[in-house]
Amino acid sequence: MTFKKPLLEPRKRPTQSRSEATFDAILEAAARILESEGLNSLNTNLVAEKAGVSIGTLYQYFPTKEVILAELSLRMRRDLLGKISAIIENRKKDTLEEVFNQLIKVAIDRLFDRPRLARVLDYADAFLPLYEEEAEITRQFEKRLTALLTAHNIPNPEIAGRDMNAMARGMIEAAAKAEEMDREALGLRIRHAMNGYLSRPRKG
Amino acid sequence: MTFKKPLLEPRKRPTQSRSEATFDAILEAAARILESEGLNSLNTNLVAEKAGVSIGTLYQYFPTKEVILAELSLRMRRDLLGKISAIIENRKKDTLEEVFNQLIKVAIDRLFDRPRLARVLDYADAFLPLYEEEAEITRQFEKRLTALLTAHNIPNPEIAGRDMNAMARGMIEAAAKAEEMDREALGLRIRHAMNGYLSRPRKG
Amino acid sequence: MTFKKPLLEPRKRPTQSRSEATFDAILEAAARILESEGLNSLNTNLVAEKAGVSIGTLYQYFPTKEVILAELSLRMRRDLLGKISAIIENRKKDTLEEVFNQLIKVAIDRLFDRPRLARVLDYADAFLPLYEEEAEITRQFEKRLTALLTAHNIPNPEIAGRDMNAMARGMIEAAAKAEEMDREALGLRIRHAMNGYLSRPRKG
Amino acid sequence: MTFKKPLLEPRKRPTQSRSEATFDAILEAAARILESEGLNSLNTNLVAEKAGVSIGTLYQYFPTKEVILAELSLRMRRDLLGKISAIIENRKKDTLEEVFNQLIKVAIDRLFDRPRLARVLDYADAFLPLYEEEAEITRQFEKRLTALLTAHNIPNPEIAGRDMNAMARGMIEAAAKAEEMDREALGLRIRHAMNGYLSRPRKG
DNA sequence: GATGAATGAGTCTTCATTCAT
DNA sequence: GATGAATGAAGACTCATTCAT
Repeated sequence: MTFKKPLLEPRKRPTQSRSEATFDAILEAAARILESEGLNSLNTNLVAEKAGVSIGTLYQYFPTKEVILAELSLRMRRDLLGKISAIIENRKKDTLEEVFNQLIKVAIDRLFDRPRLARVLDYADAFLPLYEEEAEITRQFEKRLTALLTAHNIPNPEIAGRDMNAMARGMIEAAAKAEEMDREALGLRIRHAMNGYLSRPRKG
Repeated sequence: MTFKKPLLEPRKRPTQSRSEATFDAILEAAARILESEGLNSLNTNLVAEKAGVSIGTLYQYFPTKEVILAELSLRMRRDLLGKISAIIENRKKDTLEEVFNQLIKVAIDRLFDRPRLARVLDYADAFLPLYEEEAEITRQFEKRLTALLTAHNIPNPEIAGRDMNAMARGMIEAAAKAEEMDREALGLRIRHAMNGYLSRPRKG
Repeated sequence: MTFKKPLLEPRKRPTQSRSEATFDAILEAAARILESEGLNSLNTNLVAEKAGVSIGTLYQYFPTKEVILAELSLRMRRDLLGKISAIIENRKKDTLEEVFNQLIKVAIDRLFDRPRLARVLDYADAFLPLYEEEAEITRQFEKRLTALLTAHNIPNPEIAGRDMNAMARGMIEAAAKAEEMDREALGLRIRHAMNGYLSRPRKG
Repeated sequence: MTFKKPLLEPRKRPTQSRSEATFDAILEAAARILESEGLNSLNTNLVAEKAGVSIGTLYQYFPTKEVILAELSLRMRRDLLGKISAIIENRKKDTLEEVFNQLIKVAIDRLFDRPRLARVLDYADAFLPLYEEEAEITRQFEKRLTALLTAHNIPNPEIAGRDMNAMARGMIEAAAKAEEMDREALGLRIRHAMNGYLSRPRKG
């Protein structure tokens, strides 16, 4: 009769350990479904079932199906940004190559960990309204990357950042899809591509 | 998204021009919906409506919803492969750089044309069973790319092909998403990345 | 994912006789449920079942449950206003008493016809957003009643109209609830109450 | 709205003042929800929240949701009957008009106090099984009204009582809905209607 | 061939109620 | 006694697909 507003947040964040286990179980169940079946097969009944909770319980924590996706996506990004921030902060004295070395390692590990999940969430983000915190995290990431490149005198740092991010992500995803195992070798190839990219003759 | 009868083909391929117009109208309507709303919002009733035909007519041409997607995906790939094949065939004498130059141009044009559509179909392909002809086209493409690289003495040509394809695709998509307009500049950046990649010190 | 706007109208009004029968069957089924079970028991599955159609069919015609209620309510009001308008128009030369005589007759007939239905819809109107056409019909009714009273020099015609309407309605409902059968006698009592009301000493 | 166990009573009547406060808080929260949102939006979780108690506590006092409604309804009726009984008892020597004067005043005050609440409870009573005590109170009220009218030689006293009750109630509700403020004027109009009603030529 | 009314399995979501802590 | 996490039956609504006209 009345319209609920789209809540951008879980209905309640768990405070006790029982709740927390339930909350996490729901997210993990959703993640597994996304990995094996994709977005289209994600339905709340299935999530609840795989999480071993009742459908009612699921809705105590998540007001809509989308919030589950948003929370999952948020966690992944938060996790990545945390690691990347740490690398950039701790390695300010290092050469750009060394910093990239680290960043690529982290990115490979993250995407190899659950490549299909990353892919689905990435797709979902494109068609779902981005939740504010998530958008913020994305902006932060871009800002830091730009700052890093600027500090190393890379021209057009925004575009360069975007390009290298896209490049790395594309190669990692393709490798993961092809079930390539050797992360070292992959990292090496990415670094070469990046070096080539960075050493390009400056436009004017 | 799961199949009842895995009919790999439209019920009938249009032979007369009136039919053909209907057939195409349905595909185009589906494409537009995918671009603006994404996979989740693609439904046959809406497609029929936007195509200006009745739902009954739609089902005369396409036995299931998935076949619409498959046909759309197939057309895109067939289109791209056709162009790429032509380039590779016609430029056998050219330097690798010149061939790549052309390939990148084609890829940029294709993806800039309907970037969201390309993205959605790509995602759909990952979770839908690939139709035989489509899988075949993909294999063909990979084979030709490998052959090209082999002919130019690139080591690990399969992997290199995959990497460069992924790299280019990632950069183009990111640029399209950011609504970058200058295709020339984008092509240049991709070429530099590729050159860097190819000039990497050989492993051993 | 996206929010549907509250449609104030049936999704489609029937044009062919098959549709019309379905449309009416749904409304009639809803009316019967409201009469026997009340608003709380009105659910779309039950309505569809009693109407002998599938749930899908119901939703082809009515986008939400509320629209069924609104349409029912609208029909009742439209029906009553039509009759009342005719009386007021055709009896302009008559005494007020004679006009009231007629109006009371119509009101009794309407409310005795389906008293519980009238009651439920009245209640629903109080808590549901009034649909524009319905609000308009109500305003029309009040306007005409006021005009009638004004033409007969009744002071405070708006208030008098409201009072007499409420009075009549209250008495008719109570009589219907008590299963009183003699409509003549009831009409007589209402007329006396109204005469008493109208013959009151004017304030000042 | 259907009953599992037709417990006609709250689980426990509060004896200590702390309990009583909780009991009352629950009822008051329910009343406020009924006023602002109507029957459909009354749900136990919301009641508990607005009452500032846990859902568990609510169920310690009220075994089902219906009992909350029943208790609320009962209180209102008990309250009114008490006042009306007192008037009838204390004014046995007065003229009928004077007694009515008082009764109307009380009725107006009651209904103007919380008109929407009165309306909702009235509606609920029509579709909920009447709890025995409440039915008894209603019978008592009718009996006393009939006795009063009989004592004053009004013919058909049951029907007359019903009519006048309905009339008054209808007018008061309509006035409350229209947010009429002047209770004196309203009372006067009701009295005139009643006088007209009572002074009607006797049938035969 | 085309139409569009009809179907019903499938999903999302709510809310009365229970019960372990 | 109080709490609030958990339950699951029930109800709103969608959409792929069929089939009578």
